[in-house]
Amino acid sequence: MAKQVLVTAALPYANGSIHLGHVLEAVQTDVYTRARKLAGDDCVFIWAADTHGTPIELRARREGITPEALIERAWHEHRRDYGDFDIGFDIFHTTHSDETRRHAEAIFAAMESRGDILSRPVEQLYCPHDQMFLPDRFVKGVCPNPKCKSPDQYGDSCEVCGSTHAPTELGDPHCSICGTAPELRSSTHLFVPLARHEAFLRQWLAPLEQGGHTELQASVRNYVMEWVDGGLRDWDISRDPPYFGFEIPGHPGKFFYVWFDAPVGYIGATEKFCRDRGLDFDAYWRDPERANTELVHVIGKDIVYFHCLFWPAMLHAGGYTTPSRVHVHGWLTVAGEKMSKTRGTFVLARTYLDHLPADYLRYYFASKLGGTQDDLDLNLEDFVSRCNADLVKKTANLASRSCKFITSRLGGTLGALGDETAEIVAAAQRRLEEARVHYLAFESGKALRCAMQIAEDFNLYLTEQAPWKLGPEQAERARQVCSAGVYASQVIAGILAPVLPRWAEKVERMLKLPHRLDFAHAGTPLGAGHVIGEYEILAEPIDPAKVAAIIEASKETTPVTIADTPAYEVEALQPETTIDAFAAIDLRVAKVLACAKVDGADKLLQLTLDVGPLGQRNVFSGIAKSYAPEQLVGKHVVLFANLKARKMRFGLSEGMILASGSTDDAVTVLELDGRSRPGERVS
RNA sequence: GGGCCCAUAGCUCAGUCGGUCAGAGCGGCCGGCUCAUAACCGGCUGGUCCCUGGUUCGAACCCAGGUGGGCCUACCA
Repeated sequence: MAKQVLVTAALPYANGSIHLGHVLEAVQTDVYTRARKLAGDDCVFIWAADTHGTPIELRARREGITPEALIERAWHEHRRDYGDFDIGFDIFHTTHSDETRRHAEAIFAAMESRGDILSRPVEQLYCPHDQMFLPDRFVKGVCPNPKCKSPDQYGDSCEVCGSTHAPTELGDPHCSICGTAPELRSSTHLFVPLARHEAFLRQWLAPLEQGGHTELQASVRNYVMEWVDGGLRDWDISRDPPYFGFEIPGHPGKFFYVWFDAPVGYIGATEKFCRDRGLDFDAYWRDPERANTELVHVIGKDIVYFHCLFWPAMLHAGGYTTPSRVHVHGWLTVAGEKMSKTRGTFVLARTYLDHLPADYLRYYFASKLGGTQDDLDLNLEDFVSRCNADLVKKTANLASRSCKFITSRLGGTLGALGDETAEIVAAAQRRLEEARVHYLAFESGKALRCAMQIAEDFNLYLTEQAPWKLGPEQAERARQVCSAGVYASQVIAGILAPVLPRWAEKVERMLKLPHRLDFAHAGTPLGAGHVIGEYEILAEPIDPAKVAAIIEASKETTPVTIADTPAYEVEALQPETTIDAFAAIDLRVAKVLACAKVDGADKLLQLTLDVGPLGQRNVFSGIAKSYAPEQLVGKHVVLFANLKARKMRFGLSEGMILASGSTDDAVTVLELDGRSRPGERVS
């Protein structure tokens, strides 16, 4: 008996909107699931929102709403956006559910009863004002690297010099929420000694050919084995309040770390799904030998660690079904780079949908997805040309020319396929089968190439046979030729179906197919005498202006980073004035040639500035509390150049550089980028 | 600092076991066609297979070292 298949995608975090990177994973999972369904498998796509943890807690606090209200809002938004991308999940549940709580507790209880839970104190920074322990990312301070000393760096690593450190090493640490200096406090935490599961994990991770039971990409297996071979460390699974999550039974005041209960959301969502549909939950998740069930997780490369070590160990300990396959994909880049809000390449799912139909992006992603965890680039020109070439010029047009010829000139009735088509028909059927195999290996790019090859064969056939040149006496021959084009469009739609379900539905409708376009039926020709319906537009060319509009809209919408009400005060605005007042002030680009501390002065830096054709200037600036001298060397700054020179105790200051900041230790110097030229006027 | 992964034509990517492996699609140029959504067909164009060295009769492929990029990590993995 065929196994029932349960597929999941990573659970989107309920703290913010989904972007095209989320869509990439959703599309990959959806295409795989649809392909399996169309291949006749009993397959479900189980999904949920990931709702716990400090970021949710803090965001809710900042917005002045409850975490429950926040995740409720995100749940609706996510379900709608994914739905509009035609993601065919069978359920979209939430980890903040009774089902998930019960299963998380059951796994914890099973681990605890086996002695798999240790407890010991942990020293951590605590904010007395916010009354909470601070995760690394919520502590900011001066980079402890003596060569760097950059201010305002996170507790785990420095974005300026790239070094990493513990939050306790930061100079002048402060809570990133309220600014208070944190103190070191001790708290008891619960740990899972992962090393006790090493034997199981080694077996679980073994390649199929070595008696393993799990399909993993070789690169992923290598990566995970590094951790196993390097010695598995204890995993801290508890957090202190305030923490939005589940309190740990028997450990009052301790909450499950979000990564403990998040994947349990897969189980909780399945239970809800089974109850709603009257299905047997145990058949899915209480099948440790995987006699009935195939469990497939699709994830991004950043969370391999959780899904290939902690998760199988948890499931094993709790007596649940363990994953049959973990498929890992890379990141989405846009225009060759990480998504960037300032470049407008941080595109929200909704922003895309405001301008273009989901199908194009689904096709583009699917056409570039393979079995590797390489990053995938959304190249905007390539996106337009690929969709237009493949979907419109090649494929939709083949259907259009074939169908319209038959409906407009030949009464809509198909003929038998000619003997001379035997070869390309057989090739089409072979490619349909190849595509099915590719889809089931997560190779949708190769699967779609099969469809394009069919289109190429039959477009050529039509051109060679030139039915439009045949006279009325050869109408039956023309009917035969065009029927081949109709047949090709049917098979192609069968291959496209997992990626473009709406396309497949249109073809089913307009060809009046007796069966669904699944892999079993898509290759069967309609017989002579079958009457087809009117052609429906399958795809229209993408207007590149729409793509530009998406980028433009992404530039506009994202900088609206939910403006927090500022907690500081600024000077009142000066009285209104005219441009003339500004013209009197001559601002110039200046490059910092040298910069040094001034002996005998706490606040002063002495800068030597290159003002291009205007020569060099010596300027004293009261920014020493905010800048190390070497931070400024080479930078292009703005110089108030016609300011009367001023004698100071340490020498003559020939101008003033522009900076913001009301206190000496919080000054930001205006910097221009390298395109500016020293000496040029700033206006 | 350590680990895993990636680098092939202007663009996006295939290249299995070392031996027709210098490929496809798109783009560009030239020509043909007109049923079809200015779509379709043919021909041509195009590469230091990231670099250096090694193994081999033979390397895009195996090994070593670089360079550039992605991800993870450095006592809450």
